[in-house]
Amino acid sequence: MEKVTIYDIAKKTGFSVGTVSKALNNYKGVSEKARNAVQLACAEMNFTPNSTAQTLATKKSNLIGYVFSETLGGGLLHPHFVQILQSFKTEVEASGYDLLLINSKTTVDNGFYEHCLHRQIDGALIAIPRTEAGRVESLINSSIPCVSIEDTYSEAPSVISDNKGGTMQMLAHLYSLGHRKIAYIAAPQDGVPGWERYEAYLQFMTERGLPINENHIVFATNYTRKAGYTAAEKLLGKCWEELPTAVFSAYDELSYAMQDTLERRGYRVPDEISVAGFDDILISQCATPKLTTIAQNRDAIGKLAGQLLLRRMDGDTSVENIIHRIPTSLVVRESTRRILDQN
Amino acid sequence: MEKVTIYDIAKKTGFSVGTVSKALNNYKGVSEKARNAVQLACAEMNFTPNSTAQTLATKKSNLIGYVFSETLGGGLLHPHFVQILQSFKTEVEASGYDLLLINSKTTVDNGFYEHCLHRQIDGALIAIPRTEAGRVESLINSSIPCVSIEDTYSEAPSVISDNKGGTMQMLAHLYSLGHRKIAYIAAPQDGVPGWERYEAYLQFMTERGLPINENHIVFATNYTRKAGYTAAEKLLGKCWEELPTAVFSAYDELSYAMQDTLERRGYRVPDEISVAGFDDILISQCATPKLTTIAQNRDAIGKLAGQLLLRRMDGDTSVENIIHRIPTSLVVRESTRRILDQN
DNA sequence: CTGAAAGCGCTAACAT
DNA sequence: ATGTTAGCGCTTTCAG
Repeated sequence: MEKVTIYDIAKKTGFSVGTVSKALNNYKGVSEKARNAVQLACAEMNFTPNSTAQTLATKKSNLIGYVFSETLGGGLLHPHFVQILQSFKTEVEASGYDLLLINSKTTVDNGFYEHCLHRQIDGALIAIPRTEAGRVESLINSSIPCVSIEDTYSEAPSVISDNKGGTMQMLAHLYSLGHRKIAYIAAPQDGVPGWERYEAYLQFMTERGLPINENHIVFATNYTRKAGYTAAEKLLGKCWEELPTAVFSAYDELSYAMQDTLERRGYRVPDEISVAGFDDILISQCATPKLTTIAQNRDAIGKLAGQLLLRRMDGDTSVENIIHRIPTSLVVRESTRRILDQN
Repeated sequence: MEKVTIYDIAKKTGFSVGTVSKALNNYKGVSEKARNAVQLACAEMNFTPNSTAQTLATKKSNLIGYVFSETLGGGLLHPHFVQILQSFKTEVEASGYDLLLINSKTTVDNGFYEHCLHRQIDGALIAIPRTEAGRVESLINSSIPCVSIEDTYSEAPSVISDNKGGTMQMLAHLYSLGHRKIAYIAAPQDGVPGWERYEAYLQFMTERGLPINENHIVFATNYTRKAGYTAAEKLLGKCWEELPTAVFSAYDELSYAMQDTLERRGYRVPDEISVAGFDDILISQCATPKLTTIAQNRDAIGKLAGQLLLRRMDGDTSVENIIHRIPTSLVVRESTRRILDQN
């Protein structure tokens, strides 16, 4: 009973494979009698259709590829993407799709597009940073439906947090607490999140007529805590003459490092200096004091990405290659507070 | 240039599809001339073999299923499994396998085995807790090679941390610091990790001649922080007459909640009471004070699981259905300290 | 060394 | 309503 095919159940029921196939796929021209006989036989023989054969015959695999990069510590290990993926998965598997992990790190000679073609996937969720845009170019320009979440591409719809809005939310929060000297630890300027957040900072400061102090801006080399410590040291080395009253970072890990560095140097957070982050990753709730940050709605991102991809795969041509912005939300915890004395 | 098959390159080169196939698969009986012609044509026409057709013909999909459950907040969202999966993936993709996510939460009528059969996977990595053992029974008993990581099954090799050893490591550490009244917050007794850690605690206490105090033992209902707070309250409610000098939990989240609860009640950790955890998840480094815990070697687990599965899929019959224990390591941070005054 | 042809399991015309 | 048959793209005997 290892491999039972529709031929087996055709033989058992006395009907032809064609009829069996039709019955199995709920086609119209099949008698009640045949349908029942087929169902019974399938149950008895424990028949499971072979998706490989189905795919070969129909050119539909019911497979969605999750195309991602493992550089930047991204990929599966980054909770941000995993959470989006989870939500995406829930959305698409309700329509019968399975998820295939595709990151041809090893298959050097073959790119993402070839890999996708090879596996006959019906669509792809792409999480590739701009720095590796070249790797997904052929895929995005192919006829395989795609949706992007990590970065934005003009050839596919993308779903991404409202980085600008989120940055503005936090800055408005700090401003309302009386902060005017707001330092900024920027994320690396190698992709949309880093760019947009930094630009929003500059815009906010300009709009409110606050001076943009070069000594209050520093760039982290990546999104790790280690880079955060380096950036924190650098910032403190630059701004000791005129300390900011608040430090806002483009990513929670950077804020965490900043917070820790400040405490070690004897500054009290938030009494002497406020610290704010972006992302609301798990550690922000565990930090001491708990970090005020901007939360991304990852479930919404995954869900919308799933819906868009499903529509594309269904041939819905009304899905445009535009950027969908998912609103963020301000999470006020303990690392920010009203400024006490202004000098 | 959308779909190029070996027929196309056969036509272009003038050779037959058989020869083309042989050349592509590096078979013996193919002339240098034919081989070169085929390679050239493939490159020019951007040929990518169709894995679906290959699978149908060879019955080998080069697909490995990651079979997991989404209950218990497990699945992709649990960093523990994701890290193991990452390591596993690195191991198997070096051999040309792709990973397919399989968790038939939605496909209620079809179980894991049917799902795997449907997709023709070559092997499966199973992360299913004992509480759902029935769902993987048919899969594990089938001819599909399997390796288990979340729980142990007698029908497949499993790779799992040395829970007993780890528990003993921590208890020995606490003992060496002078602790004798060691309370224990057990994980739910619904699976191997929970069982083994709890049993090891009992064994250690017995071996060292320490009394097993019912008021110093409490069971968490699950692995979440919330359950941890409940357990912490329960423990403090039971043991106020005779406080333990140390509290050891079967999981870091539980320890985190314990630590937080103690601080809120005015106890200083570790000065008045030591707290220890198990797992070394991310938050343990962020807790205040940083948590002393037992680290699991997830990379080693994933790697070994991958190696075992590869061997099984290669038909290596020397791979036994045994439990492979991966050593843990004691990570001493700031939440445990030598006991000061013994009464 | 190369070509022809059968077959993998299923679907989808096309007949009947 | 049911049966027949030709593919889907590739591998693999088996001849030549």
